[in-house]
Amino acid sequence: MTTRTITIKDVADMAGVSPATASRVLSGNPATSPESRKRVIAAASQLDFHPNAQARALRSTRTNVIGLLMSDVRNPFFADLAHSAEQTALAEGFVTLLGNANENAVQQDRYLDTFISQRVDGVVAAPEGMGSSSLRALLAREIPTVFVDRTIDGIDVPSVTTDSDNGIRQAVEHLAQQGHTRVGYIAGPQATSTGRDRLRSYAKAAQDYGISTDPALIYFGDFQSRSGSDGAHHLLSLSQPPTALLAADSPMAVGALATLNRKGMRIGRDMGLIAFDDIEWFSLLDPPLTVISHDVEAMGRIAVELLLELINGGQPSSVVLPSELIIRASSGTADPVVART
Amino acid sequence: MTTRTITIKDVADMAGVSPATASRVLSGNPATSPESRKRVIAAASQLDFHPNAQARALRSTRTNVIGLLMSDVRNPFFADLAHSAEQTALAEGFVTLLGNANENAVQQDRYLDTFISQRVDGVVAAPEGMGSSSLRALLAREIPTVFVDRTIDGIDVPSVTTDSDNGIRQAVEHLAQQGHTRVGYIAGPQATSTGRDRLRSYAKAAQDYGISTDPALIYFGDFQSRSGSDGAHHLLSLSQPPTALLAADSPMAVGALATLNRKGMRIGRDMGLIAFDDIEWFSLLDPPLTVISHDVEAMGRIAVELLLELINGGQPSSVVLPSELIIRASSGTADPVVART
DNA sequence: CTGAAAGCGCTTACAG
DNA sequence: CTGAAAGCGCTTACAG
Repeated sequence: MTTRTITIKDVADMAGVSPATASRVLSGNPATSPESRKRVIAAASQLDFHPNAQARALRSTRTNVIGLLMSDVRNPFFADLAHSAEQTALAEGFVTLLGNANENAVQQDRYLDTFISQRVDGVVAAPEGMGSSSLRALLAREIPTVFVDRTIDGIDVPSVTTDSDNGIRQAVEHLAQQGHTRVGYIAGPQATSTGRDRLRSYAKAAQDYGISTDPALIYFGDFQSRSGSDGAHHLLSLSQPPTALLAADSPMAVGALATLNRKGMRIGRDMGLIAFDDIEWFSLLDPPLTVISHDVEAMGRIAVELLLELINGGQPSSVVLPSELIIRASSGTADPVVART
Repeated sequence: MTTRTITIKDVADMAGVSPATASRVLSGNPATSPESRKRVIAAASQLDFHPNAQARALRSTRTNVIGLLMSDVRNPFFADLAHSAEQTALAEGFVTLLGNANENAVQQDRYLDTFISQRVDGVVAAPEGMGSSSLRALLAREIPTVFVDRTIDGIDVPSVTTDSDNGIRQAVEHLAQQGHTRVGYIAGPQATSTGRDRLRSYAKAAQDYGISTDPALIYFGDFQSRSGSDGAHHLLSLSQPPTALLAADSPMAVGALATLNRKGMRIGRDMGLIAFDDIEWFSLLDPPLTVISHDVEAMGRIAVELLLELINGGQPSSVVLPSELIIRASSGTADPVVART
């Protein structure tokens, strides 16, 4: 280090005050004289002083950093969620340490351990699994934590989630009305609450609306696009293939779409397709994709708002956001002749 | 804080050694006896000790954190870039502090100042503008910095960029071969190097291949999708509208696509469309989108590799990655009868 | 191989 | 309103 780094002592010296007074001015403590304030601020500006966040955090046990654990930043849903959370946090004076679990339990724990070591003021997490030791370590340290999108059974922290049930029910009803009786469901991983909830909702709605509950019609994916194309491939190879597909998230829907295209199937005519998650460009596909939509912007924003309440000693309640079906052309009837039985 | 936090002193006490020895064991210093190692590791594990990263950083002037400044995480190109950089960093033992400038100079500076205060070990940035005071402060402190995707004229740091020229040239040649003579170019912001470079390449290639250089055919967007739809709308309203559009990034291409769809234009027949950036699902559109492709995974990985070299005292050279045209159906001829003149 | 001691750069009771 | 002093939790020459 050739250029010695500027410390608060340099600022204090130049301003002709003690480090204590300089510290008070710079942290907005009102117990300062206008004269001191003027000189300290001038000195800090002239020296281009950037306070050492490590030293500040070490002493004050506040870092103004929140940890944001996302399961897969390349999934546009989580990219949007991260964006919404990050912008909300920034507006409130917090910077965001982003951990990308990459749908991988080991990486998730790696980042949670990092959050603990970095002494973040709080964590917003879209967790997977059943509560690893890293997650328990986080909670044992009473680090304020909010779950977003996903939860973990038996771990009682505030959360912001989507009520998938309504949207999925509408989707199944819609498919039934279109005359479908065999629907392929590409499920999310059962190690996630959303994977489990959406499958449960689907299974129940299928039964209620007279859609086949043949277990062969359920394919278990991992929320990533590759498993969507594998799933579509598998389902179409069944001896009694489905006439429509419902994918539990958008990357798997994209994967399924790629398979259908490769096979030369006409979406909405040869094969219906509905995706969970509304992504901007899904409406630009030809045909536009029918989706189950939920409000990702609100989800990210509210998660950070709950976290700030928690950090400030409050006891916020969990929030559940609605989901709803948006019907577009991809779910057109497979065979309009087949009436509901 | 009810539960007192565990420190290295607790670990040392339980292991029956000094904090110095505990520290040596935990940081892998070889000057330790097997006996000490065994007992310190056991104690740390039993107490679930997570070293305070602030304290460690304050003393050792290493944080093992790198700052990653992206211009817009919702842009899939940058989401992929962030993912690639983050995974590479993680494998090398660094965690990533993600700053999202949101294509906004003020937010960019906010994050750069944060990186300085957090004393990150290095920065990977996709910068915009001409070199703000925050950016200069970063460099004045000799914080290792690498530019990725974009650069700033007159600021000499290693970078990983794409040579847009070749891909754009191929795209223009292809459009000319298809008989197009009036092409609408939706440019990126001229405050970014990529916005400027791509426009320059386009203008030169248009001239070389006999495509109109009418300035009315250039629309200046901001790399976000809204400006793409505005741009398409504007260009189609010209008294002599273009027969094809070339968008300088993928969100603007998505925006243009939305406008074309709304107007009921058939892509690839009524209007050609080419996008800079290859996004997974662009090939799933109907018709699939012709794109100028470059290697985002390599870009993120190499950027972090260069940064690590820099952090370790090396003097890495900048890397320029190639771009190339991938022809799909969206750039089909506007009017196949028109021969090249 | 080990420990005592100093110090990284701040903030915060404490006393005035 | 201000300053001297202590201390946050580590690491690292230094001496042995």
